[in-house]
Amino acid sequence: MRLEQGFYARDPLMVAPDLLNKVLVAGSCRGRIVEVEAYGGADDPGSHGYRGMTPRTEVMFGPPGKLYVYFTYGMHWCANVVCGADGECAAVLLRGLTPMAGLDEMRGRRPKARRDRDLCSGPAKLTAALGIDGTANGTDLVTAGSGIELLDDGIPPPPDPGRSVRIGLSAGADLPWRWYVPGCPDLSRRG
DNA sequence: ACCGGGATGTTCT
DNA sequence: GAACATCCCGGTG
Repeated sequence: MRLEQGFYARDPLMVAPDLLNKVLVAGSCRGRIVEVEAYGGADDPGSHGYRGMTPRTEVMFGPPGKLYVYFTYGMHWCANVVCGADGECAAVLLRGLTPMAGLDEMRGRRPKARRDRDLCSGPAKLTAALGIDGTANGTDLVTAGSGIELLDDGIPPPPDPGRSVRIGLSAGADLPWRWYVPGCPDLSRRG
């Protein structure tokens, strides 16, 4: 079943570990979430919203349950789930998926991926594999028919998830706000 | 396995 | 003008 508004309307540090083992659906592709990172607002120097709202981060400050997609390094898209209260800056970055369905389509969009574990094992890999780009920014995940959904298929989050500092940051690099499924082959890094 | 560098362009100072 | 929530390739050990 689709996740409801209440799931997202919480602190990102609570939402992030709860997203592990949930299912991301985009078109005919599906993947199980195995790695995430939490991002906050004025309290988090690693967040895009640290210095207040800008045109880019507007969605991050809006109502929970939407997708925040941003462009980085001149060529990559990354996708976040907006959470917290409306008006608050909070989101969870999706960093790794285990491919479940639509693998041929994913391979077509990521021709350089040698193995299936290379398809979605990184924040920009998974958006490429699932065909998510800037046009998906602001997509409502709670309402049906948007093309992108988050489902609970009955598999709970791991009882003892892996936890570490976030990856690729300079500011806010010390905060342990990354969670992952231990030992999963579809992580952006071994863990 | 690990490390270093290039690609590529938007965003904000 | 610098930084960037990354990825890929080619070097070396």
